[in-house]
Amino acid sequence: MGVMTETYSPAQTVEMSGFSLDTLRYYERIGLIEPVRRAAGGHRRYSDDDLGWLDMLRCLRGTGMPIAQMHTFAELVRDGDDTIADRLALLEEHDANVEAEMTRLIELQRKVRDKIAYYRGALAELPVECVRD
Amino acid sequence: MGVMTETYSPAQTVEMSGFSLDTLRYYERIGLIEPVRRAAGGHRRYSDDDLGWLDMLRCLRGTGMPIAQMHTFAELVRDGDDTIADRLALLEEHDANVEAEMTRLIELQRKVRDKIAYYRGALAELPVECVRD
DNA sequence: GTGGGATCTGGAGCGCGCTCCAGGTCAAGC
DNA sequence: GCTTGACCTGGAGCGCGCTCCAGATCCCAC
Repeated sequence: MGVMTETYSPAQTVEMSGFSLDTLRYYERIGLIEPVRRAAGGHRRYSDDDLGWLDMLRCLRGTGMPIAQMHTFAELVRDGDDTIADRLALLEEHDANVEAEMTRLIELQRKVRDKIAYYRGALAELPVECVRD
Repeated sequence: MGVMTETYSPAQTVEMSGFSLDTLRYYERIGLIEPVRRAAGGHRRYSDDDLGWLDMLRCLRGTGMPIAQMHTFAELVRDGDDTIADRLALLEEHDANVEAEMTRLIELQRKVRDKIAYYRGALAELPVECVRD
């Protein structure tokens, strides 16, 4: 009795991965995902491995990695274990980019909040003529 | 002797605002910036006020506000002082969005770093066969 | 007054990342 | 068997935010 590997329909995969059906097919088309196993009739059956990889893509995409770079990463994964150092380097660089982006965001958010504070002040100062009754 | 208000050429404004020349003109075209004062020959002369507004746009745009919403904000500004509460509300909502975005980023960055840690481990475990000399 | 760089205008084009569509096939319930 | 809905493929379309281009004008230095 071999271990039965779970498989998932496209609809289930949409549900579980958070990607749209079109995006799943798109990613497969452009080679971000290896060709997905098919059931007899040609319908896709995603594996747990596929789901894991999709989760990886979600992390990378969700942190702003461009598709071209995800593609590079996918190729490294495909090329086997002796690309691990390269993958690590790529992820570390990405992590640095994310960090920089967050720093930038924090900086600008601070300025937005200054503006908010300014408007709060302005609002407190001039309601003299606003309420009439 | 009236106070001479400074004005800036397009090139200077590019330099100071961080927006490209094309973007400056684009923003003006779509109404994100009020029509900029012109010198005799038709060349733009940006004012300190313009610069201030551009800085505002840079904050909003840089924190991911869509142009449509910046447009809404610009209209509120144009409509005068009794829109201050609305502007405040808009900025506060935006601030909340930025906050949510940062939370999302932090969460995903954590996962990316987990992957990095995983690869570091993998790298430490299998270099047995890698170095041969 | 002439050359060369900055600027002007209106409009077309582009890069990214999907998203949608048409026209057909597959699969499960009645 | 038939219906209905999920799924298939290849390719076109789109929304956003710029970016580029052509052809003309302006302005400053020499």
